[in-house]
Amino acid sequence: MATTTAEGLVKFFVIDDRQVDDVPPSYNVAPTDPVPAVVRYDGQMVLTEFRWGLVPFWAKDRSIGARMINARSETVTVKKAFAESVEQRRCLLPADGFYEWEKVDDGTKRGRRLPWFVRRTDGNPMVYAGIWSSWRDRENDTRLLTCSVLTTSANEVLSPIHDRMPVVLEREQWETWLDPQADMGDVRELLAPAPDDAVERYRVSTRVNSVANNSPELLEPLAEDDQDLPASLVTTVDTDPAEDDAEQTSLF
DNA sequence: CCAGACGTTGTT
DNA sequence: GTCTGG
DNA sequence: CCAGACGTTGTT
DNA sequence: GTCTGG
Repeated sequence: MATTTAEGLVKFFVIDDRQVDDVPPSYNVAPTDPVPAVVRYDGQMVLTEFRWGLVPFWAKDRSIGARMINARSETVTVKKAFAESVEQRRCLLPADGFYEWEKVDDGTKRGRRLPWFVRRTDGNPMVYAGIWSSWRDRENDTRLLTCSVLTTSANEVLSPIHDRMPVVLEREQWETWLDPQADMGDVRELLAPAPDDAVERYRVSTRVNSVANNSPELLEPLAEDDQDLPASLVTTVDTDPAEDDAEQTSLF
């Protein structure tokens, strides 16, 4: 998953003492990396930063977090590791989009892993439904704030390559998701696959397969000749210069 | 998520 | 195959 | 009662 | 901390 927050989104946030450009962009976010997050604090939306991979408060050490990167929305309220967070500590996790790997059978054990980039069709950043937790590090008596992305079944855009996708919240849903007083029935209704026309995908280079690579070039569409897949599956990418400018200014 | 590593005591 | 590190 | 898990994705 | 399995 790639992350970086866009100006268009930040306008709607009240920023705490953290400056927007204190959160460095990442084009290849790995588990345990810091990610920007929005929580409700004093009734307002506040931009902060969490470590990706939820560490429950009862964990003996932080190592469990590297694998608690997602929480299934279908079961999140009944899983001990997540139940308290989804009821009391919901957050928004903004990003330009995410990578998803398509497994292609090439006769080897692992198979070929072909990465796609998925983003919104309307040019806005994606805002995932997230949950967070605060874990006390006994070694130095500090707090480690961590988060997970809720997942749901894939929509028609994703299902050819993967059966799951993150829960993408629309602007009118943010407030309910963040409201700790919200009715849990209303909250759970938000946990649905994104509408098919809200997202698009295009192939990117397998350079993204290594987290050592992390630069804006990772977001560049693979040339159609290199896509190695039927054209019918490939989103046509608008290379209009104005679009490029828009993407540039959206990053911080 | 992917890439890369994966192993030590005592030799039954 | 599974775990760890990034 | 205590011990052990507490998670997802994908299972090439 | 709390739940499940034994």
